[in-house]
Amino acid sequence: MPTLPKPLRPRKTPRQKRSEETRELILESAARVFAEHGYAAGTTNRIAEAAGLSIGSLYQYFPNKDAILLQLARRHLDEGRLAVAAAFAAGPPATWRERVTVLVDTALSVHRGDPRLHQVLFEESPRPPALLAELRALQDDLVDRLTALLRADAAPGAPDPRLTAWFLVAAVESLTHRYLADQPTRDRSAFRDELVALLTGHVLSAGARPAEPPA
Amino acid sequence: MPTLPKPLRPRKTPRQKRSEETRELILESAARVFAEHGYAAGTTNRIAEAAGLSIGSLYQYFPNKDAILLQLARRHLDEGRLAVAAAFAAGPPATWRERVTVLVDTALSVHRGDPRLHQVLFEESPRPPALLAELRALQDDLVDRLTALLRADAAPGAPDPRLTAWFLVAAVESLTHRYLADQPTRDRSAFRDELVALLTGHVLSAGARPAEPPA
DNA sequence: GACAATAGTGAGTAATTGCTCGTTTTTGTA
DNA sequence: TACAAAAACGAGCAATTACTCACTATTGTC
Repeated sequence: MPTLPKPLRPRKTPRQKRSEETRELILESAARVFAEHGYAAGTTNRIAEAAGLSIGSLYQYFPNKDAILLQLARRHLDEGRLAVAAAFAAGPPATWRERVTVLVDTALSVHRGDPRLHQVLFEESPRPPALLAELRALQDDLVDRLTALLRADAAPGAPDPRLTAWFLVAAVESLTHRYLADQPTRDRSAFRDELVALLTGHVLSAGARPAEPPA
Repeated sequence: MPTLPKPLRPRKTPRQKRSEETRELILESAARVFAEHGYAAGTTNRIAEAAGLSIGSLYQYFPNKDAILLQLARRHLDEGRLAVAAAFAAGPPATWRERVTVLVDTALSVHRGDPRLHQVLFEESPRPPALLAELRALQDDLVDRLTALLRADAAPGAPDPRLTAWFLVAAVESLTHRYLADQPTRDRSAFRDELVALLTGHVLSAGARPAEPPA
C-alpha cells in the first residue's frame, strides 16, 4: 500500500527544484491573466494555458482557483507589511513632512505594479473574510503607529488623533490607488507633491507641533 | 399578420400601468440581490425569485442580466448628476469652507444607500466602457467647475488649479466611500468635519483667497 | 539500466447559469 | 360574454467552467 491513503487537498509539496519553479510560473501567469481578463474570465484553464501547462498540473499545485488568487493577494499584503516595517525600522523621520513623504512613497512603490491586478485582487474578486481581516490589521497597525506619533506631538486641545491618523492612512491608500487607476495624464511627481502637501498641512493644523523645519 | 415580425431585443414597452410597476419591482429586487450576493452570485433566477416573478417575465423587461445592472448604475449616476446640479444651481457658496461642505454632504447623501450595492455596481461588476465614460464625464464636469472657481480666486504663484480640483473631487469621493465601507466605528459628523477641514485647509493654502470668514 | 518518486497530462464530468419559447393567465374593451 | 392584446409562466437548452482521475513522462539514485 502507498504511503498514505490520500494526500488530501494541498496537492504537492515541492521536492525537486522544478516543482518550485512551476509553482512560481503558475502564480506569475495567474497575475497576468487576472490583470488582463478580470476575476470571472480569468479561468483556471486560461491560467494553465498562459503558463504552458496542462490544467491537471495546475491543480497539482493549488487546490482551487481561489487559492491562487489568495496567494497573490497575500504576497501583495506581505509586500505592504515589509514596506511599512522598513519605513519605521530606524525610528520615524523627525518631521511630519518627511513622515508623510515616506507614507506616500511607500504607497506609490507598493502599487507600482499593475494597478488593474490590485483592483482585481482587492475589489473585484470574492475576498475571503480572513484576507479582509489581514488587510484591516495592516491598516490598523499603521494607524496605531501614527496615532502614537500624533499623541506625542499633540497640542492640548487637538482633535482626536486616531481619526487624524485614519485619514492619513485612508487618504494615502485611496488617492494613490485612484491616481493610478485613472490614466495618469497628470505627472507623477506633481501628484506626489500635492498629496504630501495636503496631508502635511492637515496634520500640522490638526495640532501636531514637532520641530518642523530644521533645515 | 402581426404588427411586426419580431419585436427585437428591447422586450416590452409598457402599455398597462402594471407593466411599469413590474419593471420597477425587478430593479428594486435586483438592487437587493446584488447588494446581498454580489455580482456573480446575483443570478437572474435569484432576482426573479426575489421579485416574486418567473424568470421568463424578467426577460420580458430586460434583454440580459447586464442591462439590469446598467440601469441601476445609471440611476446612481443620475442621482449624482442631479445632486451636483442642485448644489451649483443658485451659484456656488461664497466661502471655500461652504463649498467644500456642500461637496462632502452631497457625496455622503448620494452614498447613503447601500454602500455594498455601490461597490458591486462600480467596482465588482464588469462595467461597460460607456458607463465608465459617463462616470468620468460627471467627475470631469465637477473638476471643471471647481477649477474655474479656483482660478478666479488664485494668487499669482498658485500651483496648478486643475490638479487641486482633481484632488478635491477624488478625495471626497474616495474617502466617503471608504469611510462607509469600513464599518464606521467613528461617528459620521466627526468624519464629515475632519474631511471638510482637511480639504478646506488645502484649498486655502493652495493659493485661494476668497473673502473667507465673513461670520 | 532498473526503479520509484516526482511531475505533468487532458479528455471528460458535474454543476451552474443566462436565456428561449411555446404556453397560459390576466386585463381592458365591446 | 367574447375576444384580443398584454403580461406572466417555467421547463429545459446551450454554453461555460471548476475540477477529477487514470494515465504518461521525467528525474535522480543505486
